[in-house]
Amino acid sequence: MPEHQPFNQSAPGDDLLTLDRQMCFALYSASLAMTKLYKPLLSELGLTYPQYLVMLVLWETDGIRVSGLKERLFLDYGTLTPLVKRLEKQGLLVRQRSPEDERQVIVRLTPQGRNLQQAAARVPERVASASGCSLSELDGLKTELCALRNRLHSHLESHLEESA
Amino acid sequence: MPEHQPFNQSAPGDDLLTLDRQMCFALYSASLAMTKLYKPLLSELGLTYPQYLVMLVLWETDGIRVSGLKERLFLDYGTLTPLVKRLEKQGLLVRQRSPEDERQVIVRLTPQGRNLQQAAARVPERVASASGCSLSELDGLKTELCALRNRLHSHLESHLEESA
DNA sequence: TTAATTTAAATCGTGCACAATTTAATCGTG
DNA sequence: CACGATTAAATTGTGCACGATTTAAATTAA
Repeated sequence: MPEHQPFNQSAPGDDLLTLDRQMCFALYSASLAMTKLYKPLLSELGLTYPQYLVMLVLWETDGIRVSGLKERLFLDYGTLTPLVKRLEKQGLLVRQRSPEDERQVIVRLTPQGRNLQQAAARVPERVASASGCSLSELDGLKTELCALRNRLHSHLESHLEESA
Repeated sequence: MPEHQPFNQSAPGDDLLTLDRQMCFALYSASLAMTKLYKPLLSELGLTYPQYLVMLVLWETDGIRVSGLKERLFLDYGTLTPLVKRLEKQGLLVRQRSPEDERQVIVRLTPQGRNLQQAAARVPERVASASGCSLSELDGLKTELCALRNRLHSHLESHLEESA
């Protein structure tokens, strides 16, 4: 009897505890589906989706530090270090310690890494058409998602003093 | 044409190729941030986020097959098989082959698995308050994201005839 | 100027995601 | 019945994500 549970004392919360009521699941499943959409396009470039994000940052800001990628992409060193090493092995970038501060690692595009931008230029339009959304639809959703992410991020940052 | 880039032949696509213009990155980073928000709440229950999703399905539909989880969660066997085995090892469910069709695996909650629903009942409200969004905001976003995911999904399904 | 602290990055271990392959049960046709 | 085809699930291998720990360089304070 999944329907009508009148005056069931344990029910008021249960209602909210279904898969299709979860915003988080919509977000999660949409994100995975989007990554799948990118996969064949990016594999033509020899990139995975997170690698593509790193390349996007580098095409905008070459010579950035790993901590810069961390800030920009909201990923941590445990994710970025091996990822960047794989891109280095592919010859798209080089990693070099900063001479001023040997703790820092500077990431620089190689000529191949820079050239790849031309090949990547058509990815956004191909994705937009495949996603069946108008650009303005995508843009509106993007704005809302960034706002959500930023709120979550500041909440997460303000709540990491549990270790004190 | 927000920037006016006059007659630069290689430029028309470049503009779109920046991180902050990518809806996909907003989606991806928001999804990761949301998972981080859930993490401490779910670890009180001994669950990871994908495990929580499986439990949500089971609380709605106990005795479902692994293929049912696959359909419902848009995940494949390579993800689900080990995940469900971990939940079994925790004693939250049991896996048993269907007597009618030995290929199928039926997943059933144990009493512990069913009891966990009470403890999980407060998760949605705690997440909503931590995310700093009104319920209607979240619900609107949820609807848009589901629509996007469904469009992506049908697109992906209609394009897997590449192997033919 | 050492000693304590902080910081940037790397390392390690666990758990997803998913493509590709494999295994085993069922079905369909002759 | 047989036997090729289909199907459900498992397995394998690669690449994220991320918490926790470690390493080593730089900063600060004593």
